[in-house]
Amino acid sequence: MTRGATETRPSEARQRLLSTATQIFYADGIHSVGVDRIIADAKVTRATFYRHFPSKDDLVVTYLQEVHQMERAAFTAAIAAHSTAADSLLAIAEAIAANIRTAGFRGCAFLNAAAEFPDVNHPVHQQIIAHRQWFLDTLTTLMAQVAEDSSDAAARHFVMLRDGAMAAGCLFDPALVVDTFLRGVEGLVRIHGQRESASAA
Amino acid sequence: MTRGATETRPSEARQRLLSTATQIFYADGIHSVGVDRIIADAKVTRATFYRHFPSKDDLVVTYLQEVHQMERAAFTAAIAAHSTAADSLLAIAEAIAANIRTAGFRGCAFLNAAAEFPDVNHPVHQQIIAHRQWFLDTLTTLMAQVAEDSSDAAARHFVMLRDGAMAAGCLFDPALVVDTFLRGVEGLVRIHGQRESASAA
DNA sequence: TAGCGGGGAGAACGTTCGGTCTGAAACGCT
DNA sequence: AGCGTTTCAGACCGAACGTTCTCCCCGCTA
Repeated sequence: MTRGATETRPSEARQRLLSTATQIFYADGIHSVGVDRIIADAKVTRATFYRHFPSKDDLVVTYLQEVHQMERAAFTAAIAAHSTAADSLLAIAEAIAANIRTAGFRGCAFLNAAAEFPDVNHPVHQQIIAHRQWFLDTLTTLMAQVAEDSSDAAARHFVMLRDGAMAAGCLFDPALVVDTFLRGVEGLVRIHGQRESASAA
Repeated sequence: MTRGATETRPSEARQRLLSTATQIFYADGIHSVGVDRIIADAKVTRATFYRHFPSKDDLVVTYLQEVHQMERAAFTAAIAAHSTAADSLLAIAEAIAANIRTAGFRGCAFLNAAAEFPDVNHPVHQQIIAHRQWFLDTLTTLMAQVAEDSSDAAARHFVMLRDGAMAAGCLFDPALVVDTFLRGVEGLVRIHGQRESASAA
């Protein structure tokens, strides 16, 4: 126990707090869980919590940033593992599908948060908008390599399928949702790829 | 003021309470608005509220039933106004699009509620499931008249596009969301219609 | 060894939550 | 007139909310 010296700097308690909050907020929602439960599960006292986070809202923002980083990492890895943009898009779709199939899947953390924070000026809402913009931009860039002329519409179509799949994934049979989603994405990539090769010919 | 005689029977206060709750819950979420605000906006006292609704949860369930009835009425009208199933499907899509374009659009009341009530056994959650099942069944019936062999998959695809459009409608430019949605539905109906006529030939 | 300071512990703050209770006006009905 | 229901008005409850407070321990440097 006396080894801890340099690794204490990012604060072990803070990390415990954040990972606990991430689990609970995602599983049970945000407004319906209080600070009490989070600090109890993280085995931390109130004062410690408020030393690391100015308010509960700040914790929520940090929670969404955490999820954003994880998704970003997963998608970057999926893109890096494939040589063509079409393969990358299908890999991203497969990553989303795998997420939906996960036990304890509770939908998109950002869409769920948006339902609880309608105020557009609220920091949490802006975090959601920023995440979605990043996601759309990433897809648009990839789509541009598959179908240059219709990349915007194709990327929006992809996002729409994803949003629907993420929303329904915990309200319907996940297997059927994933099936519908993957078929939709495959059709999307195929059609736009065909259109591109046709216009290039 | 002495004209009121027979229309008081379904309780004017109760109706005022319900319509107020419908507006507020949809606009601002459920957990973040208290009973105090609803009774204040409805100009009703606490005792009156608890005379008509055993608890806040009951009001939430009734709120969702109210929205369900409105959607049901709108879709039934859209279906009745067209002779072919394909036209009915497009009319339903247009009704959804019109909803998204509405000022003050805040997404799907049921998807938003699902984000706040993750517990599957909760009456509110079951109300959501029931509504979605009705919606899917309605679409499946219509799709069966367009593409008999693939009606299930086509209906699920339609629902997925709708869910995505409803979720994104208040997070992106509604015009672009509606555009993407309608293109998707048109493609869906066209493709399944073609497949049907091809297999029939 | 003395002293400093950040992090942890836990009591306590005032407010708001959902929900109950009393008591008295205002109404429709027979 | 008399009855029953509905509504109003508001005090009240215990619990939970987000937040702040003081105290103390522990590892650091001088």
